[in-house]
Amino acid sequence: MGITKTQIFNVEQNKLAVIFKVLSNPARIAILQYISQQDSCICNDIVDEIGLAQPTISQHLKELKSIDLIKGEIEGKKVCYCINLPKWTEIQTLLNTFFNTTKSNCC
Amino acid sequence: MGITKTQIFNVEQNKLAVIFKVLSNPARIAILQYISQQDSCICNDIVDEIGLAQPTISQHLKELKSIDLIKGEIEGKKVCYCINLPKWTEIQTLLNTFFNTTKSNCC
DNA sequence: TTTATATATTGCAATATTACGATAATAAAT
DNA sequence: ATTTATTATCGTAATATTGCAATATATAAA
Repeated sequence: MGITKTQIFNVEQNKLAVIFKVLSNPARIAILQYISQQDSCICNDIVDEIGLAQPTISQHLKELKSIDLIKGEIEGKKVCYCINLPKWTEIQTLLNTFFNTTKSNCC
Repeated sequence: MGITKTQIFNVEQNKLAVIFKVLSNPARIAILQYISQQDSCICNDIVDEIGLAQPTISQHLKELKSIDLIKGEIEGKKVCYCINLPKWTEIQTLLNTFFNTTKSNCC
């Protein structure tokens, strides 16, 4: 099939899965790490740094934006991408809650 | 293509991506949560609980085992699956390190 | 030894993901 | 207005993932 049966799982389970999926690609991990190191990040810089084609980077940025992990501010003809810190922290907390509650019930 | 260019990323980036990928499916999240709630977990119980076919559950368990998130002890003709607590904690720490170091450099 | 039960593996169809070339869209500079 | 630079979108090919039926394997019970 290839299709996940999201309807048989609850909202929390699906939400966690979506977050993990966005983070499940080394290019996106590398993009996040690179963005966090720069004062102002421009997509084309990311293309040079990562070593993937510009459309590919653009697509990965879109996926990171889909869960608000990053935000992009338009500066003239460039776009400055930044980590969305409140969301970043929120997601970190969400994942920690998942890890803590799951292990606390463990046999 | 469909193939991730792992060779252009470093070991840490690929390792994080693999962990996130294993966790990026609601069925596997649900399995982990269910396993953690039971004293002794058997695959067939999981099949009843989750609502996916037995081969599908077996495949998901295999993926969870691939990064040692769970361990399965054979008890007669049944298998008792448990969260692998040391690995669980190790991965939680790894993810927190990623979240903390990434956000600390943020603009 | 046969039968029943529990789990794993194989093979396959449907869908998703990754990556990129071509092209479009947008805005600054000339 | 045209050119240049930057990013986004579209279309497509290659590969990966999800899920299940059929089957295999393994162990306990009869």
